[in-house]
Amino acid sequence: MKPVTLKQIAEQLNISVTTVSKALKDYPDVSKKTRGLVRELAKTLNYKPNTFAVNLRTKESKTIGLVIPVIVHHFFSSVIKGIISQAEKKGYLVIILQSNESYELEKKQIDLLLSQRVDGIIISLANGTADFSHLNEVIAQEKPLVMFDKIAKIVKCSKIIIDDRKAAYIATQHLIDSGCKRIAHFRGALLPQNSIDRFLGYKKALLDNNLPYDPSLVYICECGDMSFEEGKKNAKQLLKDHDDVDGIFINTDLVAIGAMTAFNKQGVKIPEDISIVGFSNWFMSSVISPTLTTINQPGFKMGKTAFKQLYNEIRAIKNKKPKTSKIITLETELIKRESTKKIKRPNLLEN
Amino acid sequence: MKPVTLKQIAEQLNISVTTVSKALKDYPDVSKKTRGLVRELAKTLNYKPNTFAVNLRTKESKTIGLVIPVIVHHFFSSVIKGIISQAEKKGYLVIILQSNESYELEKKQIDLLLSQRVDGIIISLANGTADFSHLNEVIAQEKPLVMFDKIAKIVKCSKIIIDDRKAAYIATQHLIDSGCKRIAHFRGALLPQNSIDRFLGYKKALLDNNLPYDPSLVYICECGDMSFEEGKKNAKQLLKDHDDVDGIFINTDLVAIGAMTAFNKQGVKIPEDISIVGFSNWFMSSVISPTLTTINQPGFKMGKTAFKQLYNEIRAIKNKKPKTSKIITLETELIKRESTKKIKRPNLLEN
DNA sequence: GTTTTAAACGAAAACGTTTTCGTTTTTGTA
DNA sequence: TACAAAAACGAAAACGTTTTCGTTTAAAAC
Repeated sequence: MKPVTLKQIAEQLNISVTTVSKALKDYPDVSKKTRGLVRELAKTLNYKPNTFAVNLRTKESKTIGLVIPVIVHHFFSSVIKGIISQAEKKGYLVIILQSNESYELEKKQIDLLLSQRVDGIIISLANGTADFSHLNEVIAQEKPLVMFDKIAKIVKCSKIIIDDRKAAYIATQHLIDSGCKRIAHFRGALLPQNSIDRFLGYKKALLDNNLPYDPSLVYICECGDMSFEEGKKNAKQLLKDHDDVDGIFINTDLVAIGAMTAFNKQGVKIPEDISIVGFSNWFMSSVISPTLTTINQPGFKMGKTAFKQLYNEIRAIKNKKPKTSKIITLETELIKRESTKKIKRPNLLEN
Repeated sequence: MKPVTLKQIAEQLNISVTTVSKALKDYPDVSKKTRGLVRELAKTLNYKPNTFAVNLRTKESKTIGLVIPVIVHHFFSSVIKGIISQAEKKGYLVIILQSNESYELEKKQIDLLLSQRVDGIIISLANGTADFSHLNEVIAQEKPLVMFDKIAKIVKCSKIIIDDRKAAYIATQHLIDSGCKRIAHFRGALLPQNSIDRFLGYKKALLDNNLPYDPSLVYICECGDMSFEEGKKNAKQLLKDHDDVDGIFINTDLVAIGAMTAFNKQGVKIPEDISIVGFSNWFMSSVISPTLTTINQPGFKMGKTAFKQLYNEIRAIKNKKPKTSKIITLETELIKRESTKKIKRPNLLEN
C-alpha cells in the first residue's frame, strides 16, 4: 500500500540505495547488468520517485505559478490553455490563482507562490495594482517572472505583450475609414498599461486624421466582473450625452457586446447609426448580431510564449547564466465584421 | 539571499532547532518568553517554512489536481473558479491539467498527479474515457477522488452532478408546451453519462406526451473543440433530412448557437419556424439574437461543492476515519428566453 | 533541605532522494 | 604474476522540517 522507495528496491537486489538511484538516472558508473535489474524491478514494483524528497534535494519543484485577474474570460482562459499545454511539454505543472482584480489578493497570492517555492511565476496584473513591491520581491529572490497583457513597465522582468497603441490606432483608423466623424471611446480602468495604450492609440488616430479629440467622448469601464453591464450603462449614457456620435472604439469585446445590446434595445442601428470596434476577438463576437469588428489578440500564443520565456529563464538561472529579460510583442490583427460596414455618407465616394 | 531556515534562527538565539519549530507551531512545552523571541526573529528574518521539507515530513502537499476536458469553455472555467476560490480558503493550491477530451492524455495526467503526490483529485471525464483503471488506481492509493459533470457511474467515488435526465425532460417539456410537435435532439458524444441522461430525458418527455420517438431526429455532436461548427453542420443536415421539425433540444449552448447561426443564414426563423432549447446557460446565450432558452447549470457552485467534498475526504483520511463517498445533485433551472416563445398554432388555445 | 512534580528544552531519528568522494572489484598491460 | 587503470559500487552527508522521547531546569510540596 505504501509507495515503493529506492531503499526497498535496493534491499531486494542486495545493492545500495546509491546504485539504485544511479541506475535509474543513467549514471555512467553502473554496469549494464545491474542497471537492467534495477529498471526491471522498479517497473514491476511500479516505483515512482517521491517528488517531495526530490524537490527538497534539488531545490526545484517543476511547478510554476500563474496569477490572473479573472478565469471566466475568453482571453484569459485561452492564455491559461497556452501556458498549461506548453508547460506540460516540458514537464512542468501549473498552479493557478485568481486575483479578482484585487491588489491585496494578488499580493497574498504572490506570497503564497513564493512560500510554495514555485520555480517561476507568470502574471497578468490586477487593475488596482499600483505598488509593485510584491513583484520586486519575486525578482529579489531570483525567481523568474514573466508578465503578460496587463504589465507594469517599471518592473524589470520579461513581458509578453501586444502593441496596444498600434492596435487601437488601427481600430480607430478603421472607424474613420468607414466614414465615422465623431468617434467615442469606452476605455478600461485608469491604471493598467494596456488600457492607457489603447486610449493613446485612439487619440493619435483622431489627431492624425484631423479629427478633434474630445475628452467628453471617453467613458471608463472597470472591466471587472461587470463588463457587460458597464457596456450597457455607458451606451445609454452616451446616447443621452451625445446624439452625434457615429462610431465607438471599445476597450474589450464584452463591454462592446453590452453596448450593442443596449443600442439594439433602444433602436439604434449598428453599423448604420453607430459603428463599433471591440478588442480581443472573443468567440462570442463572431456569433452575435451584428457580428463585431474587433482586434484579434492571440491569447493561446501569448500563453505559450510566456511559458517558453519563463522556461528559458528557469534554465538560465539553473546553469548560473546571466538572466535575460525580454519584451516580446506579438502581432494583432483587425478582424472586419458587420459592426463596421462602410456607410454611405454624402462626402464619401462609394464604389 | 538564501532562504532562512529554522537552523539559522536557532543559532542566533542559541537554542535548538526543535524549540524553534515548536515555538512557531504553538507547542505547549515552550515558554512564553522564548516563543516571543522566536516569533519576533522569524518575522524580522522573513522566515518561510520550506514547503519541500514540510511536504516530505508530513507526506502531504496541500495541493490538489484538477483534470478537465477543456479550459476555454464557459461552464468549465466557472467550475475552475469555484474550485480555486474554495481551495484558497482552506489553504490548498490547485494544479490544472487539460485532457483535451483524450483518454490517453487523461490517463497520463492522472499518473502525473499521482506521482506529484497531490492530496486529492477532481476530474470531469473526457468523452473518450471508457476504461477506468487509472481512476481506480487513484482510489487504490487511498487518494480522495471527486468527479463532476462527466462522471462514470461505475467508479466508486464522490460525484457532484445535476439531474441531467430531469433537466432534459423539463427542457423538452417546455418545447412541447410551446407548441412543438416534432422535436429533434442534438445529443453529445455516446459515452459520457450526462449526454446519455440528457438523451433519455428527451425521449421520456416525448413518450409521456404521446409524441412518437423517432431515432432519425437524434443527431450526434462530439462537443469537443468544434462544438460550434458541429451545431452548424447538424442544423444544415437537419433541414435537408426533415422539413417538418419545429423544435430542437440541444445538448449544449455552444452547439445550439452554431445551429442558430446556420438557421439564421438559411432564413429559418427562430422561434417561429423552429424553437430551440440549449443547455448550460453560457453567458453568450443571453446576448445573441434571439436569446437562447436554456438550462442553467451552476458551474461555480459545482466547483465549490466538489472541493468541499474533496476536502472532507482528505481530512477524513488524515484522521483515519472511514471515507464517505457522496453523490451530490445540484439544482438546475429552465431559463426561458426568446428562442422558445409560445407560438400560435391552430390546435392551441392562446390567451 | 530534600523530594516530587511540572515546565522547558534538546538530541536524534525520520521522511526519500541526490551527489560527492572514497573504496572495492574487474580488466588490461607489461 | 604484478601492477596500473578503469569500471563498478557504496558510505555518508545533505536538503529542512517534524515529532518522539529522554533530559535538564524550575517550581511546588513536604
